[in-house]
Amino acid sequence: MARRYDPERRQRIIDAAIQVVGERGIAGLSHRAVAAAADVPLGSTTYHFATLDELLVAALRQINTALFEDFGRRVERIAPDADLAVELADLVGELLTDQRDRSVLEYDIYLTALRRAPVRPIAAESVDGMVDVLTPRTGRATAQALVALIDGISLQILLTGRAYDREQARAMIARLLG
Amino acid sequence: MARRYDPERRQRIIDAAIQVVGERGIAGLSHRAVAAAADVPLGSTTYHFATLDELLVAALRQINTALFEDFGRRVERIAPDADLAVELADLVGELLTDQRDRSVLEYDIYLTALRRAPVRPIAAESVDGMVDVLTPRTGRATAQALVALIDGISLQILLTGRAYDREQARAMIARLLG
DNA sequence: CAACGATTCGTACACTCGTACGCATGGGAT
DNA sequence: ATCCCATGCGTACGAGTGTACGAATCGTTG
Repeated sequence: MARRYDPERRQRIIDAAIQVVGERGIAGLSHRAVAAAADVPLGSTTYHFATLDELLVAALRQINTALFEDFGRRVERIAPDADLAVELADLVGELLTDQRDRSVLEYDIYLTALRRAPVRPIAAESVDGMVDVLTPRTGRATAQALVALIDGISLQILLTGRAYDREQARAMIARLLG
Repeated sequence: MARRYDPERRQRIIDAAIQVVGERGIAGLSHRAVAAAADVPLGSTTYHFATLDELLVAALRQINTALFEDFGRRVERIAPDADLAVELADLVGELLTDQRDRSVLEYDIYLTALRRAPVRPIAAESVDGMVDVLTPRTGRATAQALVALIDGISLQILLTGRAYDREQARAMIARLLG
């Protein structure tokens, strides 16, 4: 230890919290687990974040902004004349395999928001952020439906353990696009 | 107390567990909370369910079967010549308002399954059960997409606190039905 | 009616947790 | 150079938790 006067302490605690949430889920988040992961004493986490909810919110917000910055970049990279259904189906497939942990984490946030009011704005931001990214391409109503469909498909895959059927997803997305 | 030799003890414990889960969420389930709700001593719950996961699974399974028995009845009541999109949009609206707590509980199960393997089969059963109910009307692939869309829409509503837009939901379901 | 096994019940143990609090420390303002 | 206060640190407390276990109790079987 003996690492006193660390100007980035607060940020490192947030990063550690993200690591803990990623490994054990939101239910596994605790002051002590974060303190251990960040290699700081317990008192330090409670100093920077008076309550656990405060720390949770800070961590989730950071996760979230990183998430749809990334999602936004991916969607922007799609060529204007490309088949949107194909591209989105591919993107979802990628999220469900290469980025499986991240996807699980995202739905973990949803769950927590259902029951814990302080987390709800973050979950709402997440949904709205995705919708905003897609709206320029599809219009708002369709974008909302797309996000709903994609969330639902992802949940089905993650829960049933069934393999992702890219072609079926493409077909359904295409129908929704009209 | 002094209610010894209760042949339906086990069932009453499950019912109490359902009540606890409904009130506090799955995260709030504990042997003690269930024991209090069922008005039985702590040791009784641990006798009938050696581990907490065992009790959780028993409770969730009962919730689930009740759930899609109900859903199945509702779908069967839809007249063959009715507009399926309209009927489904209405049904979802009803679930999200009159049966809000039940819906929250259902998604609680989904998302718990993400992290806790023993719960996963139950969540998978739930998804598959819904799909089975809709398949005779729409075919399997469409039914899967419908369940995904409906799950996603419901999550959006429950998370953002936004009002349910029946007409928009109908339009999106109609598109998916092709 | 005796004995056995299935249940019931109370208690205890060994954790983990959130939070509070007092003291130590040293960077930066004066 | 000095003082102040944000920050760091360790510890303690009370509340919950899952689980284990032995003694009491009754239904049932022989």
